[in-house]
Amino acid sequence: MSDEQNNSQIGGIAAEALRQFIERIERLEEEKKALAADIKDVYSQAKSQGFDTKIMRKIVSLRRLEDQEREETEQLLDLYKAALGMA
Amino acid sequence: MSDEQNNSQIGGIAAEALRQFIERIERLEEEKKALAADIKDVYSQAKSQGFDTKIMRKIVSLRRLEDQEREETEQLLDLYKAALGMA
Amino acid sequence: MSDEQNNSQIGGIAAEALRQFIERIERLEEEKKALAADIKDVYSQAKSQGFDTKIMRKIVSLRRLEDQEREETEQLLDLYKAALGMA
Amino acid sequence: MSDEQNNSQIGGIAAEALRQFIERIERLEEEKKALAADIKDVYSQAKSQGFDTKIMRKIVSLRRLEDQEREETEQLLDLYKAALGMA
DNA sequence: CTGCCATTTTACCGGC
DNA sequence: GCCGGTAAAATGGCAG
Repeated sequence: MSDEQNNSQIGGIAAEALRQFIERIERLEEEKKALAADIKDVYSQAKSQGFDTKIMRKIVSLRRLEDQEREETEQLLDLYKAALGMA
Repeated sequence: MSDEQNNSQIGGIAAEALRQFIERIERLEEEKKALAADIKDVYSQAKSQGFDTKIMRKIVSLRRLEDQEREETEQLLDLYKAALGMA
Repeated sequence: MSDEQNNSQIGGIAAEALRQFIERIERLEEEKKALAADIKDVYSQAKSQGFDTKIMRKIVSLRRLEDQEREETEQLLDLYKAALGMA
Repeated sequence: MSDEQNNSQIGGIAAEALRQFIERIERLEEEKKALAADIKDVYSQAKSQGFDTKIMRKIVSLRRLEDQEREETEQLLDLYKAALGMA
């Protein structure tokens, strides 16, 4: 009996479903990890061209924060509009 | 003059290069964020089917650790080989 | 009035309690720093006796990983037990 | 044959020396880890008494920085003295 | 002095 | 909605 089939013997069909969820998650995490490596590469390239990566990181995080604020502001505006029947 | 072109007036050509690095990083981070959301979704689906996400997370982290250990072992072997002139 | 007593004048009794927490933390960090120096020394000694510290560090980190894995496995078992009402 | 003696069969007496270095390091790291846990505990206690641990951490790091500066200043003074024959 | 690794800080997620 | 614990980002320290 193969390993794959073995799994489903333990908890019935549920074990197989679990295994598939786990595998999907692991695949997604692999991709996420790859992207993290890509980002690291970009910083390395920038560094090799004389840019200060610490400052770059600050810029990126600042812009991320600004985006957040903008979104929150918009959501707040939507809320106000809805409250005033301007939806 | 457009805003985009404005940037490159500050520090010469370097500013434009910097802008491109930042944008590449931000695009990659967007993708990473999307993957994180996907992973979260998978956990949600699993939960809605009655699986214990806490256990699932432990399983995932345990398997990740096993991978790491395997990698470290290989790296250690490589170091041994290099140290013994078997490169 | 002494400096030590001055502190407690600022925010009432809380300031004194805070001061004591901070001092305890600083003492503990001192000890931690000393241990880090000790570890560094051991590596230095080993190196002076011809050992490859890079390999040594890999060994140490590998064993640390193994410990972690063992702990995670136990935690996973505990979770299983709890989930099955075997707590 | 015991495990301990086995080790020394691989690379002669060196293997035993290596083993002892590794063990010393691991013991020291254990202690370091324990101290880290102690520090975490102190922060927890402080938190449970209503203190803001984030601010406390800032205080601790600021004081650490001040200590560093003071030491560096003293070292600089010593250097000047030595240069002026005031050692 | 540069890259790498450990530590530390920050953010996130789930549970209560 | 907070709080505790877990993963990611950022910083600092060390060896080469």
